[in-house]
Amino acid sequence: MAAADRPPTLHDVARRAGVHPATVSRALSKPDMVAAQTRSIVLDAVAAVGFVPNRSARQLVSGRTDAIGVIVPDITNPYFAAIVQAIQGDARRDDLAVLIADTGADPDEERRALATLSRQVDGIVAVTPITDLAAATRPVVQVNRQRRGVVSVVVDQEAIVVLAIDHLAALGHTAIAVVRGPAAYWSASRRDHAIARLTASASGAAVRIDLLPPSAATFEGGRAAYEGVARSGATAAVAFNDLQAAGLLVAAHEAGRSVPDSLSVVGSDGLALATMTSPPLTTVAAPLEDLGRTARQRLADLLAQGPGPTLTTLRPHLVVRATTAPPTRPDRNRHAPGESPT
Amino acid sequence: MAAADRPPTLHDVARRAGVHPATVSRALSKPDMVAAQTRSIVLDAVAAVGFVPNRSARQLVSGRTDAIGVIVPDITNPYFAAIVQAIQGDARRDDLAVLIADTGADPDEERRALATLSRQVDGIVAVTPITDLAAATRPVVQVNRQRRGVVSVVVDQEAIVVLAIDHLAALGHTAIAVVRGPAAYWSASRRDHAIARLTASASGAAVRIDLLPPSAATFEGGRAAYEGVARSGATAAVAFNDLQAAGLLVAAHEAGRSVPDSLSVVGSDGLALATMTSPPLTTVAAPLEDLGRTARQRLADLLAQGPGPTLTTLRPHLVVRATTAPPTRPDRNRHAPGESPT
DNA sequence: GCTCCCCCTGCAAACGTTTGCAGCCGGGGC
DNA sequence: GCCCCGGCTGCAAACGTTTGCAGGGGGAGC
Repeated sequence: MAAADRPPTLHDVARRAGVHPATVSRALSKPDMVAAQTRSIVLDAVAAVGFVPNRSARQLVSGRTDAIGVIVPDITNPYFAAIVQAIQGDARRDDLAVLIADTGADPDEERRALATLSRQVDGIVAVTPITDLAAATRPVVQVNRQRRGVVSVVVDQEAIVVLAIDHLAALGHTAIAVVRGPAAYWSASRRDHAIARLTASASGAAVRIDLLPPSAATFEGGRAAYEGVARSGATAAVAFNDLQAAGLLVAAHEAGRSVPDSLSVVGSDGLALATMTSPPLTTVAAPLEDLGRTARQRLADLLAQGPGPTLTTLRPHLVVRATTAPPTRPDRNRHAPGESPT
Repeated sequence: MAAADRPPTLHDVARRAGVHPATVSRALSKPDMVAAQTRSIVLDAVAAVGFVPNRSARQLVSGRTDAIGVIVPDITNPYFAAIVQAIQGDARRDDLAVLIADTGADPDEERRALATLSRQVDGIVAVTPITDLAAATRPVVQVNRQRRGVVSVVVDQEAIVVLAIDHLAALGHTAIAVVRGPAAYWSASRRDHAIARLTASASGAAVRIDLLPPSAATFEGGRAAYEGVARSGATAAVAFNDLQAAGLLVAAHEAGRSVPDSLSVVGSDGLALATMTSPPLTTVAAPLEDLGRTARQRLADLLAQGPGPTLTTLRPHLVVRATTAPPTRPDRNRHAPGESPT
């Protein structure tokens, strides 16, 4: 048969199957509305002509787009990239298109992205710590930020600090410096609270925690934060994330302070980067893939059934590598270069 | 006026402006087909009711989607993420949606993505070293792979090796190990050729180049490659990319070989990672943002005017940091170099 | 002053689905 | 044996644009 020049339509299939186009449509999208026999005839015809529904036409009448949008502040940051990857993988499996918007963490841009995407997708997952959701006209699930009325998927920030502090305490550290994240971050404020609670508790009383001023959640931020760590006299530091931790590591190295012998460092996020530092970074890994998949799932639920449980909290886990060790006495002879570690 | 519950359509605007819907359509998409006065009336009405064209309807009749697709093997790799970011930024400016597909470097998945995206976008940029473009039914521009018949944007692989080797040679190195990338990569084979050419040339004759077997373009790949570097007796190594270089760095450290004193290392890509290694990595930076923007531009040209110039080659540049220095001679009497390299 | 043309605008037909409605047919209850 | 009901399928009206075609009006050329 001479195949038409244009892609086959519902009508082509219908003609071949000897049914009405509407029946073809139903056989595909509401299978149990059509008799089994008819359905199989239709399906054969669909396969025979290689029919694939036209998305625009479907969208136009149904209003659905079969697409979701993802908003991130910086796709170049592996933390966000990993989440996007997970969302994308699952979405592809369901034949959902994924539109992406990188906002550079600019609030205006975020608003614009929210508005633009709203008109092109069924729903949006916003993976960004600071968002004004007002511009959205579609369901949104937010990752790593909790707010009343919006369904969100977050990682347990309290668990992060507990995991880090407990690990350090178990090693024998009694003076721990915590470098804080940018004040605007939801996660940063949660951690501050967690620390406050911890300090007040019995187990927390055993260690002295020095809360350092907020530093950028970047390599440079960590580098700059080292001075505060040094000044605090702590034998261990917990960074806001792995990037910061990496910065801390090189700053310590440059200052001639060896890790983990003279200073223990624990990061947070569990990026690939953490395996590449030297020494490899002990870190509290966030369940990045799970975060993405869950967010995607919550969005699907939200679209299908309307608002459901509004908060999902995922647990991080500790990955012990080589930047943490029992403290050594803070004696003054830190000038001794000594042999190479290991 | 009571705004309708649904978003305003062309008809709403037309009614308000006292013209025919077709005129509104033209005023928006082909402005010079309508009289200036009419146009301004229409535009006022558009603004007044807050009209935004319905993309599905537009798509359905025009066939255009105002979207482009981007295919990457691994969005988690900052190299690809940076390119995506650049594409996305420019596209957003032109009100183009960006669909993303992460294939995990799986050829089947690539084919599938190509086919799926083809039905949802106007054109595709494929940022992946190994692609079978047959499944695409839309214009494609390919990044970092050159092939007859497809318009591609690449970075000058020969320049990369020349930049690296020349830098090392200028420092005084005469034995250089270069660790190769995976054989399937276009860029890897281009570099092999470039090295062959270089070796044959006059300037290349001054240095001995040890071509190491292909290693994965990863941190682990680099780490594993160190043994070969050591065995080669070279005083400098050039890695296939920054990830490899980072691996090389820690392997060298673990082997007790200091960088750059005893071994110089140069990477390639210019990722943020390169600033975080210790010491900070000297690397040949690829113009990542430019790569993305150019690819996007070529795609736009391709869509607007059909096949144009088929190959665009972008130049990398050397970023000297702290992993390269003049060679020392461990077996001989060490002469202190009186001058510092520039 | 008339004609011819060119701008501009209106008209209506697509584009390919989905979906409410109605009709047909067969079976089961009485 | 009749009626009613329910399961399937056909019918046609949307959905909101774009665009070829035609027509009207005004200006310029003669």
